[in-house]
Amino acid sequence: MTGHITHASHLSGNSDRSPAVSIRDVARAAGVSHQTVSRVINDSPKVSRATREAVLAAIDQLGFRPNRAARALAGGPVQSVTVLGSNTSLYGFAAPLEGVEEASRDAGFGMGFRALESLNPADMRDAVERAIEPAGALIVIAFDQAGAMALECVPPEVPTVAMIQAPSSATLPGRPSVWIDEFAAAKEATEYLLGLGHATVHHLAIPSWSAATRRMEGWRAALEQAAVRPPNALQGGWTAQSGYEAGCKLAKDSRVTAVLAGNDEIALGVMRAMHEAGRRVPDDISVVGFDDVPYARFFSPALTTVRQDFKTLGKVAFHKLLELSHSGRTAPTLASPQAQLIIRESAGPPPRSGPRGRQAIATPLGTRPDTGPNSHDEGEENDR
Amino acid sequence: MTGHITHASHLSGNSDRSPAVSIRDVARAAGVSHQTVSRVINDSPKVSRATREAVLAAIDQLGFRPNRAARALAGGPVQSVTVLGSNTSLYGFAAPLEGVEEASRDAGFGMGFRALESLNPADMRDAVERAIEPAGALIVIAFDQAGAMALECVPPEVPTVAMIQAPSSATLPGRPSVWIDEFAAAKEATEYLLGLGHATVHHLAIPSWSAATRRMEGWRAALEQAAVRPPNALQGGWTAQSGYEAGCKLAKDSRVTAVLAGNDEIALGVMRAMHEAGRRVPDDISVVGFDDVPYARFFSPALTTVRQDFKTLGKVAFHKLLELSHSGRTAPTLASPQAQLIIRESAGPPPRSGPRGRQAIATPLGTRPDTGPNSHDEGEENDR
DNA sequence: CTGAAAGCGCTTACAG
DNA sequence: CTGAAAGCGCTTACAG
Repeated sequence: MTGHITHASHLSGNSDRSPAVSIRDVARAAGVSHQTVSRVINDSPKVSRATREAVLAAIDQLGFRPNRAARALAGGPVQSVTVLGSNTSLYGFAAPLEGVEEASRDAGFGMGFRALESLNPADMRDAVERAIEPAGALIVIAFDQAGAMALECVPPEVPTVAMIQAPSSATLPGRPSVWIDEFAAAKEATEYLLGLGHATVHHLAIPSWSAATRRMEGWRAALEQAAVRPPNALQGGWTAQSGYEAGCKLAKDSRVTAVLAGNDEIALGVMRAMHEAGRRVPDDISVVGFDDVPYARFFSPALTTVRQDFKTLGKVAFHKLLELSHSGRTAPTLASPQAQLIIRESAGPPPRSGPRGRQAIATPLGTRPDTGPNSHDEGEENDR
Repeated sequence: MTGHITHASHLSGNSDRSPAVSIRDVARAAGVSHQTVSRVINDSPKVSRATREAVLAAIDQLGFRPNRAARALAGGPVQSVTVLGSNTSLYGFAAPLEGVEEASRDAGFGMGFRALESLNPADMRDAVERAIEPAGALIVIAFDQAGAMALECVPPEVPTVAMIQAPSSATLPGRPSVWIDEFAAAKEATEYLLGLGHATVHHLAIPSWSAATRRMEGWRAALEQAAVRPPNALQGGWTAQSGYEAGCKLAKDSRVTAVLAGNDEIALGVMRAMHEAGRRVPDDISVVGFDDVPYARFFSPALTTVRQDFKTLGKVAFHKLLELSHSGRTAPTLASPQAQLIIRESAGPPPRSGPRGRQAIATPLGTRPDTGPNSHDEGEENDR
């Protein structure tokens, strides 16, 4: 009646039709009991090769697909994850999500998503519970405070992997976690700027509730190694707006000639602020971003930035989760692909520190020159 | 019993503990049968006010939350959607997703996401089936070909709402669908450009497998109304890269002085191409985008563009789905919030058609001047 | 308006 | 290695 949508039928290119084929149909077709079918689809070792193959054949022929709800209800293995995160439109949040989606799809898992909107503890707990219920497993994007808070609300017995900002020093997280350690890349980017002749490099940090981010440490390390006293890092938000606001302040200080932005959107905001203030990038001021969003190379000037492979991070997180649910436990933490400095156009020598034109500069170790849109990317440019 | 050292762990500010409270627990607490509890949580009218309230109280006190898997198995109403789409990083795809997420959360629905990666028919059918299985209902982002193909694979009995490109002419879709009709805004944007003095306006279209998009029709209508013969619209992809490639061609033709890009990323690519070709925006060439991505106002020049409220579109899609599952059927189609021209800096008079400085121009009806980052947005700038 | 029954499709012990 | 049993938490008819 009415209302609800008990769907039935539809189905597959192959043979059958309607009401969906169940484990019992397969059993009948294969001449075994439905328990045996269950064993086969759960990779139980206690099935003879012969029966297994017969069952597999029947499954294939009938187009059987196990019912996730039933499996979950009966206490079967986790078959889906929900990703919990406070943002979807920021590249640094969307790209990992893509990675999780892809990996989960490959593994036959369902993937849900739930946004974190409130920092209120009660709401947070509620959001977490609602996220756990349908999936049984969680991946939380804990780059920001909301994510970190959510993580704390997750009961210990729920299989959970966190994506976090690289932990500074020895503060390893209690939960299985994955991250990209941008210490080296931040250091390299800063060294690159210093190598260009800048007296110092200012840092516009992304939000962090811990003392410092690894990228901040890398930045600081490079400065200290060069015997320059690190200026105060500016704390802001994640967005271009935030970078713009900070940039407006920075623009007034003629001593700042180089800024390492916490991400590409912030870098864009800074460049805009500089533009408005009449300071040219890179002639008057150099700007380096973080992330390498797909459109960063199309800025004018094309953005020099630290590429981070967030998609892979997402995949790693998922595989970590898989491991966690199979072997019960997993190494507590794990570092992911390295970040990588991509040199384009937004950084150059400081004003009147040398000739105006492009000057040859030693490319720092491990960097990869890439001068804008012409040089096609190696990767899959998801451009349909 | 013996040591109850079950220490705190998660869970609700309220009372209970562990193994999850079931419908039967609630029934016991309320002194009714579990069926009655079921009726209450399903808003059955056949429950007396008194019992309903007793049950509700018990639910509240125990912190009961119905088990989605069990409900689904037992043939209860749909409680989750999965969104099917080919992309996550494009704003035009990510923003609607956000809208769906929010609306589904408010409605107590779960939300899954599944990406479309292959255009191969068999893969497509498979992807659709996998998406249907766990949720029972679908929202497909059918702005592109992949989405459109997926839509065709969905069995008719599955509650489904499509987000589509505004259908041109009378080709209304067979499925319940939602869209943003950018005809008027595209026409307005084109008129704006024409009003600035451009002899014609070139259009760089987003991909479309139907004859023409509504925005293309709007563009064409404006030209025809001004008695100028529409140039061929250039067909490309969705990305900045694609805009860049087209822009490189356009840059060589000195007759093109104004281009209406299919989206903001394309516009960015075009601007980059012009920059490389030594053509200044907006002095030598005007560029107008589509979408108003959050960072468009931070470009230099800030991008004049047509804002589309994709998030609302997502919400509308979800509510449409809700309606579909409640009242069985729904109006076959529905148009969403209007698109709106946002005037910033990337368009101006054509070269030597007038004075070089800013000239006063009559603001077209319904437009909203917005000169870059300084003017804060009215909306919620999800900037934590 | 409210119980007792039966079953959704699966899985985990338990006997062979 | 393979069945028969019991049950996961809910819902939909079916009797009161």
